[in-house]
Amino acid sequence: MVRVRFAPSPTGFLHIGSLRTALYNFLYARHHGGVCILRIEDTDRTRFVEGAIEEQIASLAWAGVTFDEGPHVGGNYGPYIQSERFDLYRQYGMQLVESGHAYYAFDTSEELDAMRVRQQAAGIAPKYDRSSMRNQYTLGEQETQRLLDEGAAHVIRLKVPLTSDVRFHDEIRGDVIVNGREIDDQILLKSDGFPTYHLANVVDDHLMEITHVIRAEEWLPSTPKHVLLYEAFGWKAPTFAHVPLMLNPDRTKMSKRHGDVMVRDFAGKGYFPDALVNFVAMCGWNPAEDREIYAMHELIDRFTLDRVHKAGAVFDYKKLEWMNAEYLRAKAPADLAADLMPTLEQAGYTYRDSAFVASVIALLRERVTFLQDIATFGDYLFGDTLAPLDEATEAQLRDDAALRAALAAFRDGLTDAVLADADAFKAHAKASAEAAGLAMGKFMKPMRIVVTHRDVGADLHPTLQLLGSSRCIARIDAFLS
RNA sequence: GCACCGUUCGUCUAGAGGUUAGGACACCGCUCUUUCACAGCGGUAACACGGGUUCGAGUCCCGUACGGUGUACCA
Repeated sequence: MVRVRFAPSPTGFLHIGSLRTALYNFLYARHHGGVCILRIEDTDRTRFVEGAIEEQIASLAWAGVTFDEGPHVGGNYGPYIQSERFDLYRQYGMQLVESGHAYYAFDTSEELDAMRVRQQAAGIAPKYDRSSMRNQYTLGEQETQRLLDEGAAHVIRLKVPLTSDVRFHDEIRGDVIVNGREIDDQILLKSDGFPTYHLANVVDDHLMEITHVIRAEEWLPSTPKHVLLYEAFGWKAPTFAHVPLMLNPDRTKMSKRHGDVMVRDFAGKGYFPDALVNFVAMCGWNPAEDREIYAMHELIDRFTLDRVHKAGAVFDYKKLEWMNAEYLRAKAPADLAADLMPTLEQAGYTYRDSAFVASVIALLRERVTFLQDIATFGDYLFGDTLAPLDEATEAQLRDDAALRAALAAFRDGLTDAVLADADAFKAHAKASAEAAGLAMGKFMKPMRIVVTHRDVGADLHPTLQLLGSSRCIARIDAFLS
C-alpha cells in the first residue's frame, strides 16, 4: 500500500512550488490507489503564522488536491500536527542517546558561531566539531550528568559515524553516495525541547508508515542524515524521490520579485484551478505524448516518478496564460456565467439573465486570457453608459455624410427579426451600405465603433444581437443627433 | 570554500547508439476576416565544451566549464 505525505510548514501562504510537490504526491498516491496524507511541520515556533494551516489547506482544496488523512480530516496515524506530537520526539531522541547514536551538547550559539568563524578562517567546511566543543564526549559522563541535573540548556545531536559512506537510491536521481565525513552532527532536539525537521520528519514518516517521500530537491543534501537516522533506529527507510525546483527566469529558486508565487495570487488573478494544476504538473514532468492539456484524472492515470525531470524548470507565466485561455475556450459558457456575474455586478453592469452572460462569454472568450477580462472587454454589452469616443474619431465619423446616411438606413430597417437571422442581417447591412454608396468594409467597422464606442473586434452580428435592436437603434440615434 | 544535483531551440519538453533532432509557448510571416482574436499553413531557433568507448554518440564513460541547491537550535 502506497502511503505518501505532503508536509508543509505553516509559515505563510501556500507557495506554487509547494503546490506542485503536493500535486506530485497526490498524483502518485491516486495513481497507485494509495493514501495521501497531510502533515503540518510546525516545529519552529518562531516562524508560525496564524491561519496559515487553514489557508494552505484551502489553497490545496481549490486546486483539487485532497487528502485521505490529515489534521482536517483525521485518520488513524494522528495527530497530524507535529506540535501535538511533542512528547514523541523527545522519547525517540532519548532512545538514540541511550543506544549511542546521539549525544548531549551544551554549546551556546555564540560558541557555535565562533567555531564556524574559526573553521572558515582555516578554510575547512563548517561542521560541528565533536572533539573540541562542549558535549558529552569532551565533558565526560560525570560532568554531563551534573550539567543535566543542574538543568543546563542543551541539545541532542546525531552522532554521525565518521567512517562509512552513506548511500541511498533516489527514484528520480538514481544512486547518491555521500562520504560520512561530510555529514554534520545534526541537532535532533533543540534546547527548547522541540525536534528539528530531521528528527520529526523521520519519526513521523516511520510512524505514519510512509512508503514514498516525494519532496523538493532542496532536501537532497540532507537526505543522508535521514538515512543515518533510519539506520540508527533500525527502521526501513522509505523510497526517496526528489523533484526538481521551479525556477525564476534567472534560474534561481522561484520567488517573489519575479512574479506571483502564492497559489492564492494565481486564484486571485483569475486562473482556473484546473489550468494551474495542468501547467504546474507539466513543469518538470510529462507523459511523452503530443498534447499538453490534461484533466486531473488524466494526470493521475499517467503520472509516474520515472518521467519526472532532474533539472529545474523555469516557470513560464506566458505559457500559463496560454493554457488558461485554452481552458477558457474549452469550458461550457453556461458553466462559466455564474463565475462572471459577481464581477459584472460589482462593476454596476446590468444584464438580462445568465443565458445572456453565457452568450457574451461565448462571443468574447476567444479574445481574452481570463474569464474576468470579459467584464471590461465587453463592457459595451452591459449597462447603458458608453465610454466617450476619442474626439478625432468622433469628428471623422460625424463628418462622413455617406456613413450617416447608411447608418440611418440601417437603423430604420433594424428589427429583432433581422437580428435573429444572420443572413437577413447581412442582406440588410449590405443594402444600407449600398444605398449610401458605401462598400461593406467602409460601413461595418465605423458602425461597430458607433454602436460600441470602441473598435472591440467582436463579430458584428452576434454583438448587435446581444445588444438588441432597440438599444442598438438608440445608440445610432444618439450618434446621429 | 566544501558537498550534492543538474545541463536538447529564449522557455517547457520528446528523444533510452543509427532521427532531415519532433512538439508546445513566445516571436516573425502568410491565409481566412471589414478589423482584432480564433483557426490553418509556414519560418527563425537547441544537443555547454573537450576527450574517450563504438563502424556509428544528443543518447554510454571520464574530465572541464557553467548553473542550481545545501552547508542553522528554518523547514
